[in-house]
Amino acid sequence: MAIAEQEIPEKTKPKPLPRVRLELVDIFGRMAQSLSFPRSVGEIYGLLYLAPAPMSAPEICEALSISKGSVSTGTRQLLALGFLRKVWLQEERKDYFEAVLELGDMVRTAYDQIFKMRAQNADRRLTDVSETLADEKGDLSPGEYALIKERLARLTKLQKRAKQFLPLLERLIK
Amino acid sequence: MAIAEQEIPEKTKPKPLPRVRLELVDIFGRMAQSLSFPRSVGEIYGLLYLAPAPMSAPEICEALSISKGSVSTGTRQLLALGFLRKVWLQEERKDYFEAVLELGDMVRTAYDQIFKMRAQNADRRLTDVSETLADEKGDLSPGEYALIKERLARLTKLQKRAKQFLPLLERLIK
DNA sequence: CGGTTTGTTCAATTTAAATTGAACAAACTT
DNA sequence: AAGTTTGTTCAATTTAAATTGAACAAACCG
Repeated sequence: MAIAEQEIPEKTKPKPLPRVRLELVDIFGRMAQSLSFPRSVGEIYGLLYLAPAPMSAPEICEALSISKGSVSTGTRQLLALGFLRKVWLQEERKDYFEAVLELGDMVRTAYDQIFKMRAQNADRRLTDVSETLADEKGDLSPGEYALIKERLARLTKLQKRAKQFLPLLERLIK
Repeated sequence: MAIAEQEIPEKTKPKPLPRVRLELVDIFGRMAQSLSFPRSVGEIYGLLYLAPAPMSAPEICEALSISKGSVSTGTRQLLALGFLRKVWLQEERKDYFEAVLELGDMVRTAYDQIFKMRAQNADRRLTDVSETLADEKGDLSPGEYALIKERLARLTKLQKRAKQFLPLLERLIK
């Protein structure tokens, strides 16, 4: 039986990606995972990194076969980290995205957002513990108290060293 | 109704941990998670960091209320990373563990094990992609080929910079 | 206006990882 | 030898996170 020719609507253009691009998508996907980001986030960046032109959300959706939702949240994260730029193309209504290629800058951004916050947190938590120790002084044997005090002091010292170290690292990165 | 006094076997000694120690367990647990290690691994280290004496696996089990299995695999990982030491206590049959307090050294170890391996992998993968590009040269428009080539070159350059940077970082840490 | 496209949000689902607990082996005790 | 205790391994379960897809809002079009 003969099958009627489907009439193909104009938008059936999405040509498949070249292998190079697929490979880079995969690489960035894995890299993202190993840095504990969602794989999809890495894939989006990998896709855009080798894109000849900015891409719209629906195009990204299609190219990576992931859902609208994932593209929406993924691009939001990447924008926040400075890995992507929004581009308004001609009179189009859609948002277009392009990769920020200056990875050095991005590392710095990520550094600011992640490490500094962590350092702060660690700071706060450590002083909390020291307070708890003070509260409990009465309940502990003198020996145990001394031991714990010494070890917490060690941690505090280490943390201070780390703090001094961070700006240095920062300068190196820039 | 009167309840018969349970006769308590001799081993009912496990006194509860002081709050300080519980807090540090929690802190290290969270820290481990944020570095994408299992929380239990961090908890074990946190427990031992403030322990007045080396602890056996069953004691760790009990103190953290986690399973034998988790303790076994957790201590294995920590030993491998150099965060714990095994201690043979007197004539005891059990293994005892104590925390390695020199965190600086451990950072170095972790650095060696994790970052260097990653650098290598990234290296290999990137050259693979470049090969793919060479294979595909014929299938791509000259414009797209040039664009992709340029961007891959960028990545390679970045990677080289990162590589030069690592030994420097290493020296700083030591 | 009703219809289409784009993009966000969130509850439901899927997927991946950690944790448990049971089965086992090894080292000792009585 | 039979019975404990310790520690490992691995299949089953639990838990946490990512992903989907459906419901919705906003911007445009005829």
